[in-house]
Amino acid sequence: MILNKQGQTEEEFLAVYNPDEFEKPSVSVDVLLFAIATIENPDVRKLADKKLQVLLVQRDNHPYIGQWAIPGGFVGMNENLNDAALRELREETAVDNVYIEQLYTWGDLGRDPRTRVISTSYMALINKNSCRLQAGTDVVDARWFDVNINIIEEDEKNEADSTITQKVVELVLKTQDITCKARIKETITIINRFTTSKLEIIEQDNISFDHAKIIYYGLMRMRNKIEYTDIAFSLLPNEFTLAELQLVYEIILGKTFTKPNFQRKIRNMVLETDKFEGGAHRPARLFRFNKDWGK
Amino acid sequence: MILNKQGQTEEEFLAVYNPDEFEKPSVSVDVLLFAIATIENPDVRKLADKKLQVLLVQRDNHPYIGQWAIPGGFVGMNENLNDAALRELREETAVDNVYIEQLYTWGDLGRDPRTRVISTSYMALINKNSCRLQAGTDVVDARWFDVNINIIEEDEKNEADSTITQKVVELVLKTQDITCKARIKETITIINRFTTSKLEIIEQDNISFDHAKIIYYGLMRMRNKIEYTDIAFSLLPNEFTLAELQLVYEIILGKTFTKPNFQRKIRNMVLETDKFEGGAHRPARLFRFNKDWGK
DNA sequence: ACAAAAGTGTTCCAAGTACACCCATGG
DNA sequence: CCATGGGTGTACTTGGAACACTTTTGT
Repeated sequence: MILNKQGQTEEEFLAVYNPDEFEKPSVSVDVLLFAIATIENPDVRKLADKKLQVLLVQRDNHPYIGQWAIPGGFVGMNENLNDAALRELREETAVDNVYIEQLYTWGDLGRDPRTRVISTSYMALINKNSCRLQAGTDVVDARWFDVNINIIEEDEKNEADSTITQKVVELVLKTQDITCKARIKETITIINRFTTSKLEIIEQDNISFDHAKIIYYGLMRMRNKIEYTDIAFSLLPNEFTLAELQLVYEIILGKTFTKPNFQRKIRNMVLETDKFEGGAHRPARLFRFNKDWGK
Repeated sequence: MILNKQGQTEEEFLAVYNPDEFEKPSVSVDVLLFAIATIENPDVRKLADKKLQVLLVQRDNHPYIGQWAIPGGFVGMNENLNDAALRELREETAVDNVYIEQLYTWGDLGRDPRTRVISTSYMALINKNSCRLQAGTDVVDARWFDVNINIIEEDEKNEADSTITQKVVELVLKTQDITCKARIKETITIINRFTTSKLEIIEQDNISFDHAKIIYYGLMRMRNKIEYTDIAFSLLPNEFTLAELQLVYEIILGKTFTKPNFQRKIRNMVLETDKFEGGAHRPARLFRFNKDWGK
């Protein structure tokens, strides 16, 4: 039986431990929900287009009342943090299959005008066909917003042992009738051999809290991870054509590939099926994910 | 002036907002501090060896009294989360240069027997020569532990549309006279095209809370990031020989390279100096980090 | 027949891997 | 002079990038 400096056993210590001795911040989780929307082309002879979308909910109370926010809420005292994220996800959509990962924990002072809130953000990637929005279960209005990012300005200060890169990007989120906008400044500083990076919102419109930063951070994470993981497949149905897969890569990376190069890039990650999907032209072979691609 | 459903303006709402309506978890930060130790070889003709080390502190109160833990503490109500991590770092070491990044936020119930604690872990990489331990400023005893991981067991269940990989690893942390051990089970599940992974501690000795999991998670993050970032250089002084750099890569990745292949791998990341470091043999050229390697 | 999309082949270059080899130093 | 480590060259393979080309379909 080990005693502490106050001469208490562990049982005694725990019995008198007062968790409320110090003031505590509030803790919330936010779930960034991304999906790919398929936009059928009116001209049947042309291929359907795709867009990246994010799910936002409209705030029905102060602060930022009427503006749009990433779905989220406070963490219950008796639920795991990850479970809180899954709960938030299920409150928005009835999903059978999801990819979900923890993104980042945001803990700056003043990010919420109500009180000190530390918020852990998660990112979920879903296939829009295999899920439906929980229509009006809550009072909240949830909508899918098309995601666009434009680089506004890029600037680099290069000195002998430091490089400071600043980039201003504009994040534009749109539904048919609603637009949210934000300008975010990303600063990457290399001093000697140490790199640090920072995100700041320099202006925003119709989007709540620091959520523009979170969305941008999620987009960058996707962009990184699509290069060395299989997250792209979470955004597609079980079976897909190579053209669809290519579009997903192009949308997330914001660049285009040529067909042969792309197909060799992802060759090992897919398996042929003997099914075909007929368009107005030569039918495309359907492929499925090869879970053993890494071996 | 927008009113909410209760007819309040934003000012009115904020004035009556009660952050303590619901019980809140405690929030802490932990800072995993890694460094490379140089172990001079008694035989002057042989090269100095290197080891990866992690800094742990001895707990001086319940729970886990006397056992070892990652340095950390509760987040102040008036400090940013990142600042809290930097404060914890400075409480342990006087460092001029560090690489620090947020790792993960751990929020399972029961991870701390005192109360519900959600903990954000950071990972810092330092060069041991350019910092000194804050000797006895606090009552806490801090020590550098050699880090070793051994794979105990690896098992894969492969079915048509799922693969479950389970790996049991043993984490051994050692100083001259202290040893901490833990066995961790890592489960990676691929069902259809969705991957999830999970860490569990299956047994532990002399190491507190779920900290073994955090250390293992940090090691895996380093292993990933050393492949596509320049974090290795944070662990070395400004000028270093290629053999030193190679050892750092080998220690973190747990595998060896041949000299010519390694040198081509990192060719673009380093710049020659005209300095040499004389050993008992042909002097080795010193190199420095090339901050423009990515361009 | 032709537009639109599916799908293949060829060449070039960069990077990883596996070798074999020479150079410099001090004990 | 030789053990030990520093440093270089060559050949093979793999994966990405650029480009030109054939095939299949519905309208």
